[in-house]
Amino acid sequence: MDVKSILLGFLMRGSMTGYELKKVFSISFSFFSGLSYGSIYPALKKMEQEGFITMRLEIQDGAPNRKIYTITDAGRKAFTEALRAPFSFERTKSSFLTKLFFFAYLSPEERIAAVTKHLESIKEVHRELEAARTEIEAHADRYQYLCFEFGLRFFDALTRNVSQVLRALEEKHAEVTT
Amino acid sequence: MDVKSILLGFLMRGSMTGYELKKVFSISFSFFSGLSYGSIYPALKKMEQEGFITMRLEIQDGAPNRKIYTITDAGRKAFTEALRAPFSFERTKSSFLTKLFFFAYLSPEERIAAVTKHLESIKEVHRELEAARTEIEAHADRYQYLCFEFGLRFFDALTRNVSQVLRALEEKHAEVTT
DNA sequence: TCGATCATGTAATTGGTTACATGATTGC
DNA sequence: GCAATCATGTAACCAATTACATGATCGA
Repeated sequence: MDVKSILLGFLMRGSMTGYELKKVFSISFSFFSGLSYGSIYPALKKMEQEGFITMRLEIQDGAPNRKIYTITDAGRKAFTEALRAPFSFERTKSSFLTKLFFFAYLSPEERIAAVTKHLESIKEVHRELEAARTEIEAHADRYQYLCFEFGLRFFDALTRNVSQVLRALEEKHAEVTT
Repeated sequence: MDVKSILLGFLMRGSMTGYELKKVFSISFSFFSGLSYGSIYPALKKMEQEGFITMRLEIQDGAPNRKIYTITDAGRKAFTEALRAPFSFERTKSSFLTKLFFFAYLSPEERIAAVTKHLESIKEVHRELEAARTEIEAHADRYQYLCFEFGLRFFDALTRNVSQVLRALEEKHAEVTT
């Protein structure tokens, strides 16, 4: 699903500004995606032209004006169509795997350091996700909670997998240095 | 690592044409990446201008001419620098997770069908990877073999993870329909 | 007073993909 | 005769990031 469909998905629940959409997106998708204003605002503008959303300008006193976007029937239709569209499995471009592929060109120490660092950053994202638990439990619906659990298990598995690579590298290293 | 660094990585082993690079890339990276001529040829041309590779035109009789690219010292340096550069953990944009997030807008049957289909495509990629085993065992170095094993374990874990989502959906569905 | 939060947007650039264009040879 | 393999490339397009640009208010 593309940015537009995701934005429509959030607008299914209620009207929002671009700024607010960025926020809910960050909270909900932080651990597996990201979105910047540079793609949100142009997407909203275009969807308004296409008739998927309507805009109401709210003049605020002492604060910047806000553009509140509301989904239309055409927008709802476009969203559910996107949701029902078959999605092909996308191959994950992993810079970790790409580097591992060329590890022969690094020294044993560099190899171990690189994998250890990668492992740390995976654990860090795992911790971040775990830290969001209460927030998620309070606001997520059943399926969004399944996403959260999926994420936790995904990072658990990834940690185990990368650890195994690390162990293999350490074994080899020990073999050579002893 | 970007396309250029990957191409340089392959050229570290020996000189090749763009066509051959596409082939070795597809064999080695198929399960987690992809690369098209539309990015290979312009990248080679640019790297030649930058002095990372040199080109020798081979005139062939009865076959199209080939441009054989060879890595230079500057290219080797650029490659090892890219390999040593710290790489941040990239959040995997998963269209499966994105859809799951909005599953409330699908019917129970549609949810189960979508996840079942996704599970099938993961298993398919797993089979493809397993099918490449003999090819990989014959040509891969130690680290490339670790990539292969990482891939197998990754898809195993993914299969288990998505299966768990499916079971959760089926339980709920059974609860309602019985 | 300084940084965060609210709030919107554009321009330049990146890093690709897909489709198009060409054309000979080899094997079924 | 037709598909696949060899071999190179361009043009149009797409989706998104990053940096730039603006500016008020609020709390520590």
